[in-house]
Amino acid sequence: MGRPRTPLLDRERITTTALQLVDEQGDFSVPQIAKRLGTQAGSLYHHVDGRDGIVELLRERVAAAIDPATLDLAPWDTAVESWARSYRAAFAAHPRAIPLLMTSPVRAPRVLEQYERAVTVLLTAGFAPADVMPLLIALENLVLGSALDLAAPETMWELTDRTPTPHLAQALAAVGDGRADRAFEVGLAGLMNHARTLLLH
Amino acid sequence: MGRPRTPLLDRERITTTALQLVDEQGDFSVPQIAKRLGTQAGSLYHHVDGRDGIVELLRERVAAAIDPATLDLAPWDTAVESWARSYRAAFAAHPRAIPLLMTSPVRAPRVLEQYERAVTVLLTAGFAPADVMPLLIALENLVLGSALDLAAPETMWELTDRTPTPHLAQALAAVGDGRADRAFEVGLAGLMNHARTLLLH
DNA sequence: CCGTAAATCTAAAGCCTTTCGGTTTGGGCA
DNA sequence: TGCCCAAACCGAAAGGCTTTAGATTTACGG
Repeated sequence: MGRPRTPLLDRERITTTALQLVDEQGDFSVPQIAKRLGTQAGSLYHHVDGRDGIVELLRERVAAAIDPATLDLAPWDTAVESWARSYRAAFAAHPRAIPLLMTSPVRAPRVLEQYERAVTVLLTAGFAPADVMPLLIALENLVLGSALDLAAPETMWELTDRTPTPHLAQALAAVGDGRADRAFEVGLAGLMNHARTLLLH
Repeated sequence: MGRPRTPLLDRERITTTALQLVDEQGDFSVPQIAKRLGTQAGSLYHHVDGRDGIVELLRERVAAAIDPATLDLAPWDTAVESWARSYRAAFAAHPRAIPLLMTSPVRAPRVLEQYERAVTVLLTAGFAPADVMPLLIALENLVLGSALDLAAPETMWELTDRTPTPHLAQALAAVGDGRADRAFEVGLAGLMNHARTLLLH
């Protein structure tokens, strides 16, 4: 035993394995990661700040796919809209991670920086400080909700024969592939319209 | 030991205790409920279908505060809008339960019935079957997101001094009490406007 | 009055997260 | 070169969780 000649663990490999598990199962555990990497559960604690630390690493990994350049675009509404699309695409690539990330506070510095920049864009565009967070929160709800819906529609309603729900079943069956995209585009357009209205005071 | 002279447990008391724990801690466990009711963890399984069953009981309990009469109103947009408001008020009373309910599929019959009725209202109003679920899902995201935001703003971003986020801190500080309400009203109005547009084909 | 069903306890299996001490290796410094 | 500390792993354990199974006592219907 003792220290191995070539390290078995590092934050990159831990994050990658955790994300694999989340994509497959919708969740992960420390012993599961350790088993896939050929180590013991306790060894992970030399590289990572507990289970919550791994969740934050997942948040950073997923959010790394958000294009930071979108927030540099002009005018401000183009920037925010592009950012929202990139945001959504990043999380749509790993939809099963969303519940995991929604239930814990955002600690990851790189993600906080993104929010800081988004707030800055809105403030310099002229929005009242009190209006900024409601807009961002609404945007976040739209993005995450529609990303979750994009790849996990069957996990939300479990229809059984014990409770007859013919119209609900019909509506669920009638929605095609592009439905989540249309819902997102619609919601985004509505939100941006409202935001522009706010700016006119 | 053996069977007690007066029962210690029933679904009502289990649900009430679980909801108390969720309101206090944001989560619950079977042994915690058992301890508060003066019993052992295993005893709960004679009344309840495991932990997931308790979550469904919580969903029913919280959703029971939704006024079913709202969906009988006319015209359809008044019905849906009133339903959304009642929906939001019900969940705003127990915001810490929302993450718990969002991560598991809806099985509770009484809740499925509510969705069935909402779908029926939209279908009879003339909406295309493929348009119904996107609208309902968007409404649900708006309702739950804003209910969560209503009473738990500090749990979403954990600002530390290690990562300077002055504008984010400013925007968070600037939002007053009514912000979640305004964001909700705005999102709801936008959504209803879009829905009316859809109906005109 | 008797037997069956109900409600509880005890015990246990098998997960999980986290901590602690022991052991070996790597790298910096004299 | 030799030494020492820090890094990286293992093994074990504590304490929590969910769930099941069997034993025990009580309530109730016939």
